[in-house]
Amino acid sequence: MEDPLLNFLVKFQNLVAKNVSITHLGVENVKSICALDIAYKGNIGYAVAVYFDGNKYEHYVFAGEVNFPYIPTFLFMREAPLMMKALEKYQDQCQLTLVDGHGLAHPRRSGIATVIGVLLNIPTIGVAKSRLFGEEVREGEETYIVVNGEKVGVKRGKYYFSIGNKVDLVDVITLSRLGYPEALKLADKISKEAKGKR
DNA sequence: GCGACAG
DNA sequence: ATCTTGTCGC
Repeated sequence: MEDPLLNFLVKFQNLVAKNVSITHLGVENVKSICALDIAYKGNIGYAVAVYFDGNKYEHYVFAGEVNFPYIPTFLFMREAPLMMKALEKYQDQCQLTLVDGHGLAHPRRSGIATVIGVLLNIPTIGVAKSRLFGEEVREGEETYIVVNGEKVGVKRGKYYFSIGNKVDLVDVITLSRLGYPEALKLADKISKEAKGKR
């Protein structure tokens, strides 16, 4: 890591990881959730925050320029800024926020879901479509994602669910059993529509 | 050196 | 993530 900026970002991630709070939220009793995703059209990113109160879905789009490149393990630099702006709309209304990407299933326990959760001090869970880091350990019916001997999430079907912040493994497992979150599907769909019509 | 590598 | 038609498979 001789690049000064990446060297700096690694220190930032280590600090974020040190401030993660792993506590039980009780996903089964959560009444409102938010979901974050983003789509691009050239260097313009369209971040979407979907809000679901258990009855109706709402959403908010925040578009802006994105110039930081995609570098594995540093995804948050490219997507977190716009996602956090989109989330401002519902931030104090949702009890749990789902982020497209990993949480603690990251080399430095600092995936985008964890970064957003720690910076905003809110409960988050990361839901990714493919693997980044951690070994997959099967124990009966569950396939855990293990990082440095610590179970940080589970793999369910083709998806990876991991602790972001202010939730615990039980919460992550409970959420994963409900299948891929509808709110995330909506966020993905809406972000693609947003960049489409331009 | 080689392979892996969220979106 | 994005570029993109048809096509193989559950």
